[in-house]
Amino acid sequence: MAEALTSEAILAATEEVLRRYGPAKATVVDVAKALGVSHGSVYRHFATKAALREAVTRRWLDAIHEEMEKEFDPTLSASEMLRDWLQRLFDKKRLSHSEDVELFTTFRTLVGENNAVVDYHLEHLVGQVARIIRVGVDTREFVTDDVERTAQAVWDATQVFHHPAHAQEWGNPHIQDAFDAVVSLVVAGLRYNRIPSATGDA
Amino acid sequence: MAEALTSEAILAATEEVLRRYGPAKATVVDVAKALGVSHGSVYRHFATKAALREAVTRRWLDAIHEEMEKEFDPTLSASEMLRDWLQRLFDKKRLSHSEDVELFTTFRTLVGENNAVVDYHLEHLVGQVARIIRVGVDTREFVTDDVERTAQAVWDATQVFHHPAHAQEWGNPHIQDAFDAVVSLVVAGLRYNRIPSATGDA
DNA sequence: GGACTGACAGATATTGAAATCTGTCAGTCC
DNA sequence: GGACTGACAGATTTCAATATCTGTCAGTCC
Repeated sequence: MAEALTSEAILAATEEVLRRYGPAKATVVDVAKALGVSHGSVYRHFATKAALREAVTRRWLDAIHEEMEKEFDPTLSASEMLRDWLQRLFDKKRLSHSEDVELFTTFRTLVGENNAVVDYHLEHLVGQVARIIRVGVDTREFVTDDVERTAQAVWDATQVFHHPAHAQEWGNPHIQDAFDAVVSLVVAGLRYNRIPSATGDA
Repeated sequence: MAEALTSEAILAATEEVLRRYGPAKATVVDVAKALGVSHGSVYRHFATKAALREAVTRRWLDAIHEEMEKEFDPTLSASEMLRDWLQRLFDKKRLSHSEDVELFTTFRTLVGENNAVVDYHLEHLVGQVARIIRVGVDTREFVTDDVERTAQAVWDATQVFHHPAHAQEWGNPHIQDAFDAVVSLVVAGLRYNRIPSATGDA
């Protein structure tokens, strides 16, 4: 009966099971049950439970990347673009934390495990920040002698608003105000920011 | 025999027990045993185990406050003062994380519980940042229309370097470089930072 | 013959009975 | 008479037996 079991179907079912039971309770057997197959079949597509969990997370993160990219508005100034980008990322994280608690918890667990998927996610996002900063440098709006390093600094300075460890603070009613204050400070810094490079500069 | 049992002696013993067994294993009975008294006596000085744990943490945090204040160098410019202050705080946190793992874990637990002692700690430290910023504003080195709010923003932007949730990242060899980059960005921001106030401004 | 099953070994999680801990307080001791 | 003890009730933790889960693979079934 029915079509062959695909990796995609397994991922969708896993996401559903994760949402229902949470990362601590969700088992491979549950996923197989949801699909009406034996759990051995799942192992035909994913070598280990960890690999499966990782694939789900990657799918989820890829969706975020795509949205972040898609919603880019190139008519804005670099400052506005950066502020908008950070705001959108913050909104997305906040939303998925309140709406998708279980998946978010899975994600947090993976961050804690210092997983490769997370590294890739971070690199990708910091890369997007770098792109915006490069625009700002080109238009003389921002000053910096090391775009990559500055992008990382912007990322680090805004950790409270996207690192899952701070998720509980996102419910605070003053959080948007704190966000605005930090972003303003950072954007002001980009307007004249000569970070002495790690190896020293002339 | 010997002197009467003092709160101070109990706190010292508790700290020792916490260091030896860690917050998960340390019991009030252990503390009493270390002091050679019955655990009922400990309850004469501290109403609950939580109150005892809180008092130890407060003692520990007070020591940090005092040191931070003591090492203040008033001959520096505001930028240098801020950079120095943040660096000293970071060094202290990093050190106590690597040397005093058990106490640090207790502290992290309390932060997670969103305890009042922690609020007091944060307010105190953000207050010190505000003081430095005020110096900068007075000397025309910094520009801001809301010192308190900006101090909080500086604090939030440097969370990665003092929030215990990020402690595992402090072992990374590039962390000092990341710290320098963020602090430079923040200090640059303070030189010309007009945060639109929450209620809007002209 | 390739997708799938299901029984299996070892690893991990659950459970409930026993042990320990927290917090109280009547009573001891200087 | 005030600092301290120690036995106690209820809450929490530990531990070991039991159940479930992960990952493998020989075998079934279109």
